[in-house]
Amino acid sequence: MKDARIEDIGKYEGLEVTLKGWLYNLRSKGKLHFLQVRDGSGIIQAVMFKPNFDPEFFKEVKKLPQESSIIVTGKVKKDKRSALGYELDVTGLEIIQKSDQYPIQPKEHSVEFLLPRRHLWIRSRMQWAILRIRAEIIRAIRDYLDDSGFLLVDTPIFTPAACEGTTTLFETQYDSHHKAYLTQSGQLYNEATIMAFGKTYCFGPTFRAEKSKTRRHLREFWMVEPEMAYAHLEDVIRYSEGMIMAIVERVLDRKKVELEILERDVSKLEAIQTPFPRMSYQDAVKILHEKGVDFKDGGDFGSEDETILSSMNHSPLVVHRFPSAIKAFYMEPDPEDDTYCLSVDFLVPEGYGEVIGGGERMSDPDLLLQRVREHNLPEDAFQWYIDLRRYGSVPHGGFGLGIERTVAWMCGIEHIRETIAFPRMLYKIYP
RNA sequence: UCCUCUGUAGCUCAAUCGGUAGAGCGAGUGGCUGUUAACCACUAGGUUGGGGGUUCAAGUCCCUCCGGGGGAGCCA
Repeated sequence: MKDARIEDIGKYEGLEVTLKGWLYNLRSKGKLHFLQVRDGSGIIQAVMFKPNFDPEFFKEVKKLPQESSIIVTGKVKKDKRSALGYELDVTGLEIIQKSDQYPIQPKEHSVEFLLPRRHLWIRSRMQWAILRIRAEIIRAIRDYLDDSGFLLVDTPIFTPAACEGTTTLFETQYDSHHKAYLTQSGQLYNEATIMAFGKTYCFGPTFRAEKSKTRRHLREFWMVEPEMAYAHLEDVIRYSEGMIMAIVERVLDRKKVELEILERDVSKLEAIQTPFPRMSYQDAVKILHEKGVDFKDGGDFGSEDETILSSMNHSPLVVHRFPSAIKAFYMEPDPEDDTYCLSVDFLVPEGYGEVIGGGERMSDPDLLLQRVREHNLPEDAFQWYIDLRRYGSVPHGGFGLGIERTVAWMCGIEHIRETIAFPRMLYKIYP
């Protein structure tokens, strides 16, 4: 008898296998029990026929609560009536534990009810599908970068000072002499590692202590941040585009079952193609004004502006050369007009907003020092960063992609809180 | 901090003009050989978020506090 996983149950057609899992749902019809069994890799229907079992035991199974842990043995049969294509003709069933009455039913629940039960909620079909797509997206990103010659170099979570000074940071007491702040970005460190390795990326959690309470914000979220030496804005855009395409293609190719569970309109994803449409910040402002949007030139786009711009195309929209005033201090000025900088945002369709932000970094030490002072940043803390421009400075750039927003977009779900196993949100930290 | 919606059974929701609190799911008991959120019958389940007010009468109207959702601000 073979231990099998539901994921590749097709390989065992006609054979008797053992599945170790949990009872997802149970329907009973007189002499038949239909058990929906999940094992983490999928859900299969297991059928018990009364004459094959001890009558007392058969009765006991009918009363098994949802999520009871069970080990099921049976013969794998092809069956057109099953969504999976196969079902299990049960020959043996071992009850490992009878669950207590399980709070989450296979039906609609409110977020208020589900969020405090996130540790159980992740067992549900849709959550299972989302988190599997997330894992595939992460694999696609790492494969893409590894295959393109980027080296993974991890950057610290504890940082001595604000990466960019302005945003709200989570403060911790690091030791008796120092406070430390949870990182908002590994980028500044990436700028050091590229000078050692050429092309690098960091991949990890980042923290923002803003009081944002929207469907696009989490307090703890994951970012992948590639950075390249000897690179210009055009290289940044090219790799960003390549990475998004790699993600889209991989998910469409390997996550069909999950997309179907989520009822994702895949035609929206299939329509994405390179090159992505591009426009400068100034052109974007013109378009907003033509559409009658009350937008102040020089300001940052609000979520509604982003939605208007990004829904003009199937593919993500590349907006470049934002005003220096609304971007980070380290952005390289546009040689054509230094009120703008060589920055870029990727706005994805369907209202998911900015998924990538990046640009070319400043390479001149004097100008960088000037910017640090203009922004009232602690000069001492940035000494090492300025050093990078003193010892063999080169044009360089990179970008950051937010994992959760990307997952939400791929899955077509409303809120990014479902794209991570245990979301950290304002006023919510349980479980 | 502001705007807006919302709070009724374990869960998801209903309750007309202010007139005795209702259904489905879940739970319990029984039935059924192909169910797909199975179905059928019966049973239990309520301080309508808390406090105050108006009224003969409040789930419903008013005030207030608390909780929750969405958004704005904020957010490379």
